[in-house]
Formats: sequence, structure tokens, C-alpha cells
Amino acid sequence: MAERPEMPEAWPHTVADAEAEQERLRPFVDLADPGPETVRYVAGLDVAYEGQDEGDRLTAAVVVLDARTLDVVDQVVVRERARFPYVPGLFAFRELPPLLTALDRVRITPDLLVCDGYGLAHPRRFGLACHVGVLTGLPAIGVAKTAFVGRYDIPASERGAWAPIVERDEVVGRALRTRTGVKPVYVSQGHRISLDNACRHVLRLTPEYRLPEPIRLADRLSRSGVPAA
DNA sequence: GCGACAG
DNA sequence: ATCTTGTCGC
Repeated sequence: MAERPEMPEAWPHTVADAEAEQERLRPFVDLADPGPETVRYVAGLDVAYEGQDEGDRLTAAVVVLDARTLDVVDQVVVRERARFPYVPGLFAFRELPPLLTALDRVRITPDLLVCDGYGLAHPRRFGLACHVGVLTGLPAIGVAKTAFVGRYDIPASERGAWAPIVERDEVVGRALRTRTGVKPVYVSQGHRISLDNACRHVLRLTPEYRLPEPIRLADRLSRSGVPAA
């Protein structure tokens, strides 16, 4: 199953429908592709909220950077109402609509997507990073700020140190230290990239802060809501 | 059954 | 996610 899935007839609006959609799309995830050795353009994706549950406004931001210099080469902001409530394990149905619209409006097609959240390290092995990857066909990585599923040992304190995240005897991701002495981030495969390569790219994209530049900048943009300011 | 639970 | 002051440290 290496092809692209068909888009759903209607966007899921119930927990049952959303879970069924994840099950339908999961087979399309490619975890065998090692992913790109080098990347030209990388996109960071993130969403900011105003309210708290359904019916609230949210702002999605996609920032495209030159992977080598980390200079911003393009950025898009999309603001709209949430179509799904926040449910752990299903939040892609909340953030995906505006993110896909934003990705569609980006002028420079990225070679890699860095998402704020999980990929494989998900209850049904289909987190946001897998979902975006499958729908766009682009390599995708999930980078989360807090633990979700699985167990892991605390990695050594030096930047670059890591420990596998294991759930049901399966390695679903890694707790990766991006800054010495700072809480690690949680990396997992989304689509078309190996876990080793994903972590390699994440470290390369994180020269100064805890979070990779693509996500850090997308987070900043989603909050300001102004692509130019 | 109860608690925990990406953003 | 968001609500929020001061404070420790490079």
C-alpha cells in the first residue's frame, strides 16, 4: 500500500468516525523509507488557540525554512473555527483542516514536515505527523513537548542523548535531548522517514533552543497571526 | 472500575 | 492549548 488515500467524503465529526478514519489511513503510512539524507526546504507546522473547545477559533501556521541556513523562505497563516473538540488521540481532526489549507498555499514545496505532536507514538499508531504525511505524501516527523504513550528512561543530560519510547514491546519513538540540561523532546516517525534519520534532522534543526527552529517559528507565527510582523 | 491523556 | 509574576542563571 504505497499509494495515496482518497480524501474522506466528509470530515469526521464524531469520535467513532474519527477513529475509523485513522484506521483506514494507517495502512498508508510508510515507515520503511529511510527518508532524505539531506534536505533543502523544511516546514514547521503549529496551531494556536483562542478558546478551549469546539467552536473556538484557531490559527494554523506553516513556516518554510532553508534547511541549511535556517532562513525563513515562506510562511502562511490560516485562521478558522475548530471543527472538532480536543480529544487526546484525535487532535489531528482539530488541527489538520487549517494546516492542510496553509500547506496548500505555501509557494515553496518543503522536502520535510516537522509537526508539533506525535506520529507513530500514538494509541493507534497514527498521530498527527502520520496523518499529515499520508495526506500530503511528504516525509513527516512528529516532535512533541510532553509524554503521551509508552515508557522511557530519562536520557543522559547532554545534548544528543536519547532513550527509546516503548509501548507494548514496540519502539514507537525517542525522548531526545536537544539541549544539555533541558527537558527532552519526544520524536516519532510520521511518514517516509526512519527514527534515526528523524532524530538526526531534529538535532540539525535545533541549534539553540529546546524546540527545532521550524516548530519554534511556526509557534511564534501562529500566536502573532501576522505573517509579516 | 479508575486514572492518565499530544495540543 | 491557555490563564499568569517573579525569579534564577547564562
